[in-house]
Amino acid sequence: MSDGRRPGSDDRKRRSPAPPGTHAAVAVAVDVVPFALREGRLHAALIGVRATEESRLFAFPGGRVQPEESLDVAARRCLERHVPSEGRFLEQLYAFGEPGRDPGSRVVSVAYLALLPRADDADGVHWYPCDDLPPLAYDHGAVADKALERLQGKLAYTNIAFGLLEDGFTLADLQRVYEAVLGRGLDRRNFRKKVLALELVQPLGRVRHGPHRPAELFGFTERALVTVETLLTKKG
Amino acid sequence: MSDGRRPGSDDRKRRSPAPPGTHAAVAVAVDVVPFALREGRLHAALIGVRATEESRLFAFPGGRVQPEESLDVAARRCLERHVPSEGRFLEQLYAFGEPGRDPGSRVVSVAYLALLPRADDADGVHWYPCDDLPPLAYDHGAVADKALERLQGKLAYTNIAFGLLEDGFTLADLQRVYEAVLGRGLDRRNFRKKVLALELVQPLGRVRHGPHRPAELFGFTERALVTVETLLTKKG
DNA sequence: ACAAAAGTGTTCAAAGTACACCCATGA
DNA sequence: TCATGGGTGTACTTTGAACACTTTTGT
Repeated sequence: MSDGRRPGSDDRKRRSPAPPGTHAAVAVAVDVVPFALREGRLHAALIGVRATEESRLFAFPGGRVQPEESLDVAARRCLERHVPSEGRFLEQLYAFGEPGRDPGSRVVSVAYLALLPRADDADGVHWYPCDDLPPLAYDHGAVADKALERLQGKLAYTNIAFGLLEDGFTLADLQRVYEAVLGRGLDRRNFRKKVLALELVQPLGRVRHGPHRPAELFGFTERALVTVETLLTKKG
Repeated sequence: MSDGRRPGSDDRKRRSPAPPGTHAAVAVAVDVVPFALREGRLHAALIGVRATEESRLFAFPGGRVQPEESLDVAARRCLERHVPSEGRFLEQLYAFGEPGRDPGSRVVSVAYLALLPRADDADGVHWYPCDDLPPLAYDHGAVADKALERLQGKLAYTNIAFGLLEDGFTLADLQRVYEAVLGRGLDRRNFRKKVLALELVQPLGRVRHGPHRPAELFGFTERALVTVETLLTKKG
């Protein structure tokens, strides 16, 4: 995640207009950063938004918060409208509210982090590797940075990885998830030792076959966010 | 921090009304949780709000976000309107947006954590010990919980304590801050060792006198938030 | 038989934890 | 001289980090 700037000129109205009969001084929206793994790399889902000029911009799925829905519900709605795969994890990230972040109208946006077990294709959804995102609209560069930072942080002391992986993975699969998100390699033996000692995962009693020794398959012990002692320091 | 519930009935309009001519579906406010130490205990600043019934409720300082101000600026404005002592630290906590959290109108409130070096008295401000808060309006019980949790967490791996202490403190003073916030005792020798090894503080070359051996005075090396290795695990 | 990934233990270094005594001063 | 809090060091335990070889299978 690099591009943290908001692009200069982008003057069309943002997503759904304000409800008729209102001229809200400050509107509330949610934006969801959906992460998933594809080909062993961490990707984020983006929606194309057409800038007035030639430039093509992308933004995370989002929209106005409806009068009767909570922020969490709004985030889930916006996620599911665009991204089919069921979200395993959804957590509030940060509220972005600089005047001018959304040119032309004042919008405070509450950003969410979503984790999906797969990066399924769908109409209008574009999956990009997190380390090579296209130009982003609004302040979504900063949103992306915050999301990755949060995910990396929680990887070290929670079981958050369950959001990115279906049960029936090998320990090597799990390690690859960690390595993809953190962007660095981990020692296989130490990683296995810690993950097993913390009882983060449990063996399913099945194996996966391939042109090599079969690998034992595991599932997460708990599929809600759990804080553990310390899973990672510098190597894991 | 205990009371996490929002009280049942509280039907007057909240703080400043919506700007004239608007019926905003969702309004945006900020709420600031100001923490400071008083007599060695962590206190929070609250404003009395008069419930329609007999019950007296309290709420954290807050207010609507103005069209041209950022969330951070709105938070600082609301803090300074009520609490005189200059805030050393102000950080966004979480956005609370359940429908019904503010009876009668839909308000999404972005909560902030503020740290002050002193708990100065001022008109309308009431300082309460964090472990003995009065009944709180809205969902401010949950806000208080989140604020304390954040402060306790960051104490363990940042220099956030600078927000609660003026330069010219003894290491014993600093340790008392940690103990007050965490609610548990720390080993003096190990605490000194870590704080000094991390160069969190630096000696000022002055001492404080009392009916005992003089104590060396210290100041924070850095007065912006800095992340350090690991300051606390179980004892510090 | 070979390639490819799975699985496993030990050693060393660093950090955390527990703990007790002397010091300097003001009253 | 005594009461009060300030200041210091060491031994032990736990945790982290580095590291290489054997196993099992499919082709």
